[in-house]
Amino acid sequence: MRVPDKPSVDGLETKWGEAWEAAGAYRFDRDAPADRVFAIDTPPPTVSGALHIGHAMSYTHTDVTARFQRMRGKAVLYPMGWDDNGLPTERRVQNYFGVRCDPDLAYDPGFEPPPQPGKELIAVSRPNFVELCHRLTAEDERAFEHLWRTLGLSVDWSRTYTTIGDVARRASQRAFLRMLARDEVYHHEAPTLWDVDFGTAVSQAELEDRERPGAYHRIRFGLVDVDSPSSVEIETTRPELLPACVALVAHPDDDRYRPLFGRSTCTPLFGVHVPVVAHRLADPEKGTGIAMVCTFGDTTDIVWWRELDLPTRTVVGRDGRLEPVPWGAAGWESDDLDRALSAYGELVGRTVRQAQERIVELLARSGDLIGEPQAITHPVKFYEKGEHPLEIVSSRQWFVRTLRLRERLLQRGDELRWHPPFMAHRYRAWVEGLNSDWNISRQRFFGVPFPVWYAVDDDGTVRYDKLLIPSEDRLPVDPSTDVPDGWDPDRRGRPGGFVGDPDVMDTWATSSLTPMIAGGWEEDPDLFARVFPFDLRPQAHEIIRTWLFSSVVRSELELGVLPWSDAAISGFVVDPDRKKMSKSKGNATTPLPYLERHGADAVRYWAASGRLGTDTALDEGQMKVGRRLAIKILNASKFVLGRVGDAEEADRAALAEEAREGGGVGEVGDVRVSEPIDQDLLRRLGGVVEEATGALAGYDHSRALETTESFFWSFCADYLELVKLRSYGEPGDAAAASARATLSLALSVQLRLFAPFLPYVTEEVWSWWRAGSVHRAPWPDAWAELAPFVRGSDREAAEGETPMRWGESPVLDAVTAVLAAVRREKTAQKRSMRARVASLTVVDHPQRLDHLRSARRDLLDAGGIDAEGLVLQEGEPSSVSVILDKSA
RNA sequence: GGGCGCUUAGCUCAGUUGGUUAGAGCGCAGCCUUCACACGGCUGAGGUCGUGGGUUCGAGUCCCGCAGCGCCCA
Repeated sequence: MRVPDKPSVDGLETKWGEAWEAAGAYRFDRDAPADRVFAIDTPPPTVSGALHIGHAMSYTHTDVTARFQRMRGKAVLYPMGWDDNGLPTERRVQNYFGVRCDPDLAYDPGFEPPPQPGKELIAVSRPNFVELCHRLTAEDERAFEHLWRTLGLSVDWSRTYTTIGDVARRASQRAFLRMLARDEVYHHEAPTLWDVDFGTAVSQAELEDRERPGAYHRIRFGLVDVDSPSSVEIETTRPELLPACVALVAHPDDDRYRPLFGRSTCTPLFGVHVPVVAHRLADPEKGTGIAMVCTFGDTTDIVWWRELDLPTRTVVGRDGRLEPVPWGAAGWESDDLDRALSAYGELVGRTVRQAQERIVELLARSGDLIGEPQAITHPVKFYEKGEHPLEIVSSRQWFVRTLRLRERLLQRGDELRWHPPFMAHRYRAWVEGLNSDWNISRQRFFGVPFPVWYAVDDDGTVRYDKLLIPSEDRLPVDPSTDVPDGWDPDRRGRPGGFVGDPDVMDTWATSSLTPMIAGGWEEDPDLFARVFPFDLRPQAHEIIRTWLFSSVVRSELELGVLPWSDAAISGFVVDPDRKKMSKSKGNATTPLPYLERHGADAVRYWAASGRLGTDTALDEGQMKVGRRLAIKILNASKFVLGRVGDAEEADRAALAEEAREGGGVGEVGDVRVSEPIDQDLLRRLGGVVEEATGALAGYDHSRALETTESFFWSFCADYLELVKLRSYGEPGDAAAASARATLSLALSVQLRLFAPFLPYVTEEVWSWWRAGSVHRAPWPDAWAELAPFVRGSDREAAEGETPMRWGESPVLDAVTAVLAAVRREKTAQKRSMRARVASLTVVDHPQRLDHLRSARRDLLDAGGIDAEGLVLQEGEPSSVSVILDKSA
């Protein structure tokens, strides 16, 4: 045993971080049988974003569980993944290197970005761009790993994956091809929500509504072939889509418009004939109760267009500007072609916003705008990462058939154990509200490409119905550089040849497969059988609709089971003013300064005090408390080990003979816990073990920590003081040996209880007196470890005896209550705690007095009480009176 | 507009199935240089449990309404 003179918490992160790595302390035991595996589907953080204090909190929660399960004897599969795939990386690469991707350029093997990004973005080929993405993410990943290691995550770093790596690309493409074979994906040209800045389609899950100012414009439409009334007025927030108007729609029960159903009206300025139709989604309360249907202004337009089988006249292009359209051609007929051409000539090439201003002027001049536009605020759909409202354009996209899975997905949601349980509502509400299949096409570059090519007809037409797909053993493929089986590269883009699908998959289409990627799906069937389904999915609640949902979908489609049994949903970290921390609000912080200021154990202590599903305030005060706890553990351990020290061996020898003859309760092997107060300490500790174990098993880490900490504090303040003198006794002194055995056992158990929360300080102390890592030590077991030392602690109560209850400690309670009274008196008299007590009179029940008598010597020692001054007196009410010695 | 969560001491939060005088930590105040710990210890003062009803012998806890805050979704 070697205890430092001045133990310190500083520097433990480096010392133990290196030791754990060298020892492979957290290496997954790949040969463990399935029932011994605890597999964690760690969220892969986006490496192109800054790590956030919120990550530190939620990853600590997961790590606490990982460490707990490992100590319980589980083989813990705890991998790390890096989410480098996707738009955030593209954006970062663009800014960092000053380049942009032009997929039409050819690969330049010698390309080097300038040392400083220039003002003008340099256009590079797609392969060059992807190379730069890989280069930068590799750097970012090193920084992330360093941070996670400092925080003390017990990750098996040999199992790290990335969402753009070979394994992930293979898994994504393989799963795609299998869905294709099972008719679970389809592609078609359809109206698609489109972000004009990013130039990509987005899915329902990536939408958010934002309140934006707008205005109702009242516009008059003339009726065709009807005398009276001669016109009808609609209200719209998007007058610029008037040229894209394909119908007017009102509610079927709306008497005002019922006579018009089936008749035609004529759009102002453009003279296009559009029918008046009826549909239940038209809201009689909104505006004039009759709306124009455009292709496409919003998602309701899509519904009307599809359900009422309306024609298509799109005017907004993928760049968000009004594109040229063929007035007069089929589908663009007009009553007044010249006027249509002239009006549209004012709009073409303008952004929707500019076009709106212009068309309002035109309508005002023509007299078709009725009154002034009325300003309103209304929800507008945005891409969650976008800055401009989404447009709806027509484009070719791949979709996963999720709508028809709805019932099965709801059932899986019910099967999943949610922590906290109410988070299940988020999932259910999302699944019930699904209104479109999952669009997985993204018109981007740094992602997993679709492993498909399309045949090109001899006349140059791309035949989207003629798919060319690779065999699975070729995966991963990049159809923009690889060629279909048996095709000559020269045939790319030529009549009679082929073209690759230009798009990449939604990042969720890859990250929804993380349990499969980390578990070796189809790559290592033996491993996969041991680890899948996983035990735990930890994640934030804001991505239930994306990551959790899509993961359930993929596992259901591929394997027909839930990917994990439990989901632990963490809350947000909010700033001290209870505002959500976020980059956009500028109050987001990286964890590094906190780790440097307070140490990893301290940051973990704060994190672990936050409960799952509950927002937690960033609180440096809590970190300071955590640091103090860590220091206290060092000091208390130093004291205990100073007492236990080498005396333990001597006690063993001295007691060996007696023990052999003994046979009484409270004795195991060669150590004996003879004193009732010591037994009480162990009994109370047993209650803590039971509660902490139950709490951790139920993902209630904050309760486990609080219980352990609270015990530890009274252990230090009361128990250590009570046995301080007794524990000095000679080897062989039974009372001293009892104290030393209790101290030793209690310290061992407490270190292990703290180990998942404070891995560094517990490991440090463990190393002073025990071999191996505390993190591989068995989790404390009250019945196996403590019960043998406690009187009446058989699981089956003997006849006439009451069964032992963990946590009950009548002797310790009675003694500490009197000790507290003594301290109170010393404080009241403004005396030192060392002041002697001349007289102490306790009035109480006989049983309680017996308890005090059983620990009389400890009480006298700890309180500084003169033995002849102690009076224990039966009576009621209970009281303690203390008279201090005047002199000392 | 719908769903979910929250509202307990100055601050951050516990309060299990309803059961004595509602708990902890921080902060605050006072005291103690005590031989594990001054990066400390001991002791103490702080609360009509958001609000209005109801059920009950008994409500912080259960039910209903209201208000405020937050999140998710329309």
